[in-house]
Amino acid sequence: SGFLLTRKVHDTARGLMVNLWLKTAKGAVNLVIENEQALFFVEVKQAQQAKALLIKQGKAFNKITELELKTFKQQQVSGFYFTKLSDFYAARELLSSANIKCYEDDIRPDDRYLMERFITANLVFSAGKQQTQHGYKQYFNVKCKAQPLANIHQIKLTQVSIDIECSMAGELYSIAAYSPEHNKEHHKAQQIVFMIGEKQITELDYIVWVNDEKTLLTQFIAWLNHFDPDIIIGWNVINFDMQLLQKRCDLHNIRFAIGRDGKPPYWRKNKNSEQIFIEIAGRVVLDGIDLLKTATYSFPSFSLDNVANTLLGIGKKVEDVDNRVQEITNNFHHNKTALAQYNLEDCRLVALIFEKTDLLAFAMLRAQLTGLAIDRIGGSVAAFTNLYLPKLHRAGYVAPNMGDGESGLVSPGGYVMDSIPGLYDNVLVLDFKSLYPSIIRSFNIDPMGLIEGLLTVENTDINELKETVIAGFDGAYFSQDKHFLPDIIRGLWAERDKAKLEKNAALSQAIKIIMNSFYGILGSTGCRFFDPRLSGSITKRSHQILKQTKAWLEQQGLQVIYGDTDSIFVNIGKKQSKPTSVALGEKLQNEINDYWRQRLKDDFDIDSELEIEFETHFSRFLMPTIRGSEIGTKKRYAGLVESVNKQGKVKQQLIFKGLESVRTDWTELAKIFQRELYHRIFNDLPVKEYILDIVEKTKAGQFDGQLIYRKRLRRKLSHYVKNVPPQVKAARFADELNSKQGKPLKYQNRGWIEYYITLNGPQAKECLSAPLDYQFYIDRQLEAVADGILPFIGTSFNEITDSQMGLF
DNA sequence: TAGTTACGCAAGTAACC
DNA sequence: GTTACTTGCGTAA
Repeated sequence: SGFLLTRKVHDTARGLMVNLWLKTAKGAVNLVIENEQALFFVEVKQAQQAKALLIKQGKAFNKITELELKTFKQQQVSGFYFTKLSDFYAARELLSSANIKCYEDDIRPDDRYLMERFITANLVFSAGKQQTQHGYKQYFNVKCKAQPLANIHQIKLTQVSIDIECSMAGELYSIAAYSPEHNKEHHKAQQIVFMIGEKQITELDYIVWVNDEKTLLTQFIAWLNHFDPDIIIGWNVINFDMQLLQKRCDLHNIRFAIGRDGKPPYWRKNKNSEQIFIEIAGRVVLDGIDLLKTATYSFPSFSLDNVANTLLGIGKKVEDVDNRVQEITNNFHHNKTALAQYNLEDCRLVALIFEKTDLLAFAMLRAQLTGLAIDRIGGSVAAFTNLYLPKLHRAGYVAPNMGDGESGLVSPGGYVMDSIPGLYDNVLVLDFKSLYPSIIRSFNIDPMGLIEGLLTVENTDINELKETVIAGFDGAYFSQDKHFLPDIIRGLWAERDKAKLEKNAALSQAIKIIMNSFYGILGSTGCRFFDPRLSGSITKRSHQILKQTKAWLEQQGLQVIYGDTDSIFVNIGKKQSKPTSVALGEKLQNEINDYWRQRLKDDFDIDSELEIEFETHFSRFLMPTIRGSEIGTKKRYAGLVESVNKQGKVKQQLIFKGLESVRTDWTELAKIFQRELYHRIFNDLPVKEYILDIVEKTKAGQFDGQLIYRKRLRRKLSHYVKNVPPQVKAARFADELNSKQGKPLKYQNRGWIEYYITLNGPQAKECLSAPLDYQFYIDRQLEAVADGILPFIGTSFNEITDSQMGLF
């Protein structure tokens, strides 16, 4: 048994071959599976025509067989089988050009092989014969089956972090590699730096001196193969490090042979994007940036410095990028040991980030739960397909194609209540836990369930409907007993509860992401199961639940001041203490859950799996108005949470949602100002002196370092034509200057810009020439923040600053 | 090598007086 | 100079 590292399918002289690399307890092995066939389905009524066409055009196929399978439109299908991938592709193209629909013709045979056996990542195999190739066991006539999650003894994957240093033109200086627990008994990390240059006397025992770039590459390749990692990690490692290594190998006519089969990587490029993929036999490259994003980490900047800083608290100097390249080149010529240390440190930081966030465990668990390749980015639709398709086949259906679903309808998103603005004392927040997945479970929302439900409605007496179907929205009915998605989610939910109990944060997080994505894909036209009646039956039901819960609370005499998608904010008034507030929150939680249990039993004859939870008690809470209006905002609020720690001391925590202090495009000054101002007002402290002080100091230039705007340039600089926002003005101005000075242009192809507002308009941070426009900052940053809250204590920014003016 | 919709705000631009 | 509308960005859920 083992963990699946890589998969591949290709044509051989003998036919289709599926090739799997596995990590077993005894090391890596290669599995060869032959005699598999590529397959798609055609409706029986078109099968003869399709067959004739293939024969006429001389397209090869193995066999065509009528099957006990039907489409969602109840049409029986024939299977078209091919022994070669190239035949499969040729037939697919010919038939689709003749308007003959081929079902499931986008499923690759290797993926199909695995999913039909319910194999995700862990499998058990038996083999007819074996041989040793390149030092590895290779097995033939292999048969695989899934290894149940419960039986898995987690296999340890060996991992190495790599990083390269090079000149502006891409000539390599050095390559570093770091592996955290290579030698666990001695607690010694494996570390090595290959450096071009004369041997130097140094205490650093990990530097290998080489004569030139060619030797650098061959030595690194030899080292990597000898170290033999399962996983290669890095920062932007595929797009940058691996790709440059490949290019330099090509230049020197060296085979970049780092695969376990002794072959170079296979590179693939996405047609529509810049995304590049690497396939190495038996090894997986994982990029830290991509993986953090998949695990829903979010940082204002994903630079290694910033992420290491935030996650590890490692205070690395964040320098200017221009200077950094210069410094590297400078060090290469004059201080190679410094360069080596720098090079290795970046490897180490990446390894530490992976360790701290449990990223490898996260990636492995995601693969185990979804059947996605471990290095796959995104892939929500594919994950759903992997889990759903084999079940669908066993129920007698083939899957629809993309675009088959009911279109024209649009389904709404979450329901956001109009808010009641104000500065409140005790506010309770109640939250439906995983609301959309719980609706899927309770109401049996399911693609096949919709088909079966509609069939039932056609053939059933109206009085018996309630026992057989559950009504959805837009004419949808869902079968009471024929469905898969509710059980898939129930299974994941149980795994998540278990993970939480075991305090396995990586697993719990992985499961949550997958569960939530299942609603998303049902409403995505990029999914073969897309149908707005599915997504609409989820969201429209959620509207009803939220509105009815609000009405219920109001019947109890409580005031609901806001709610968004799955949350409800209740104002319980000044008189409550902390303990009575909490008691009331818990009471409401239980009563609402009881209420829905009864309602769903009465109205639908189903068991409610909805679960509201008392989540937060705000002792102070601000619901602001829309700027310059009396209407309450949505998605913007702040509150104060008080908790008592072990020593019996009250700890205060300020929560901001959507407001300036959580936005990356507001200045540091505005954020600090907002936090302090809200802190004071929530604690009934005076604010006038504080505000005047900040204004004066801003004018006096004491906060110049906190007046920087940071904003993303989401498009190419030349694509801003309809209007020219400040960040674009600053970028164009800066690049004109760069061009005049013969420096490389920085802002042409998306990215970030930091800029100030000066008396001469916006200017990028690095080419600031005009004086700062302090009045602008006071009006647009300080006043805007202050007037979000001051009206609620009966004053305003102007009133406070004008009173000061009057003194002179 | 396709998860979703809802929302607020600053600043720019066009149309108008 | 004012106002209505659009664009671009970042965010909540």
